Amino acid sequence: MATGTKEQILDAAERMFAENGIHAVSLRTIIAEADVNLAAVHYHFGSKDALVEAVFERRVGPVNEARLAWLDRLEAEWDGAPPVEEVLRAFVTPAIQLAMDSERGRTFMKTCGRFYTEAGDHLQPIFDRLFRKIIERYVAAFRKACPDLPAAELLWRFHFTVGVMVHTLLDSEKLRRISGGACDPSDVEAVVERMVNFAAAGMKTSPVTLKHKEQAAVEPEGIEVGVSA
Amino acid sequence: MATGTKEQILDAAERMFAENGIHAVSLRTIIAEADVNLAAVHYHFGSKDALVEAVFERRVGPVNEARLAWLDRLEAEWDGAPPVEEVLRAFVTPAIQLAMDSERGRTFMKTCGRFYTEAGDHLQPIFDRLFRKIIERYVAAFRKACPDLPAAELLWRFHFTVGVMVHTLLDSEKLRRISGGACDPSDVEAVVERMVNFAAAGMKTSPVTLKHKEQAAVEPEGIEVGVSA
DNA sequence: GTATGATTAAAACGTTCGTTTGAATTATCC
DNA sequence: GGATAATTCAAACGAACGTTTTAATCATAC
Repeated sequence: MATGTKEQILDAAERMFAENGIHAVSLRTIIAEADVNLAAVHYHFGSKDALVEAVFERRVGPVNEARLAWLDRLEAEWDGAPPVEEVLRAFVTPAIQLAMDSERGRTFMKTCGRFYTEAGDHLQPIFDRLFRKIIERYVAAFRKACPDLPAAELLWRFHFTVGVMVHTLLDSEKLRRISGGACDPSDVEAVVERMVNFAAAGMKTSPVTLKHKEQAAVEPEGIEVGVSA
Repeated sequence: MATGTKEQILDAAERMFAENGIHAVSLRTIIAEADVNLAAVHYHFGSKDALVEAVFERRVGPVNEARLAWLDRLEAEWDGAPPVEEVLRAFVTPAIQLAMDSERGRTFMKTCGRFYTEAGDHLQPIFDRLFRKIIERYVAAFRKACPDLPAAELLWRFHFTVGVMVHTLLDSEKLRRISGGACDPSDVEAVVERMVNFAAAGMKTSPVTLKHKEQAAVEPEGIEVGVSA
């Protein structure tokens, strides 16, 4: 740690964002924690917003690259169509590993949650850029793993799965408290297996028949995974 | 609407919090939106923090009361042990209904997410007070519905279910965008049924046996997620 | 050793924040 | 209608914010 001013600022910002939220943390708090000068922030990053982006990208980039690489390996091994459990594992593990393995990662995941809810419009394009490919690839993989699922249903279930993961990343310490220690969020492998087990069951269950519309109105080809602009 | 100054402030604050986050919204923004005087906030609530609490409690209280009443009804009807699907429906529907039914509710759910991630320590006791009974009652109900599940496993799955719900409440508009309109988050009944279907499958699946070796078919080749110094 | 560019330091900039004040206004009751 | 309380108003408070500026320091080349 403390290799350079820039990293010190990133580390301190990550820590403070996680603890108190983005808008609640001032640059002065960060530079005090990082033990650097105030102007160094603007010298190295340009603005507070740019610093926020940098904190975000530093961790999310590698996680998503790991996800894609893992999916590559899977598709090579399973002849292009790995089963749901494997796809889920590939999707979930890199994030959980980052979240749980190190103290650093754990605090970052809280920060990640801050971004998700606190981030104004200016972070949305960055979010899209970082996740667009992930969504495309994984939706496609899930589609191959669950070929009988209507397209909309599959997207909903992917959505649910993301919810399971995000909530686990953000708030599992609360579960430890509630369970009186019986549930241990720091056991990465166990958490991953539980999540994969849970989500895979949800993915594979037969869809409910909805008396509503929306059902047949969906064409598998009409799904555009892409995002704004 | 606009019955009194107090409600005007609550409404405006709820709206602005949802759009921009709690810390990012100033009292002056709120009072401009509410078309009241700045001092009215402190006159009616005492401080900004107190206003935040008031915004939160106004909506969460009724939702949780509805949850408890619903569970009462269920247990009366099913002789004390309603099936998982019913318990899930009782847990999920009140929140989803509030979230999706009215424009007001939709914006509040975003605010609710802000609380969840933005709220500092001072909101934690309120959170606990409002949700303690809910957690107790519903965990007990799930335990009766899934008697063969180990206690920790059940808590994990409840945790996952909350994740499914929270994420659906908070971020389903993104799903609409990604799906190109194929997924419609405003169809309350359909969303509820999909969620119940998904979560029930996860709840009912047989637990994995965790053997800490030889588990994954594909072992990650030491993915580096950029944390370790 | 000194010149040059990169980095850090200290101080101040103007703005906006949450909060307070005291008077003006409005509602309520006798 | 006048007294009394409740509410609203405009104005200002000090503090903290992000940012900028200017000078000092450091590293590294010649």
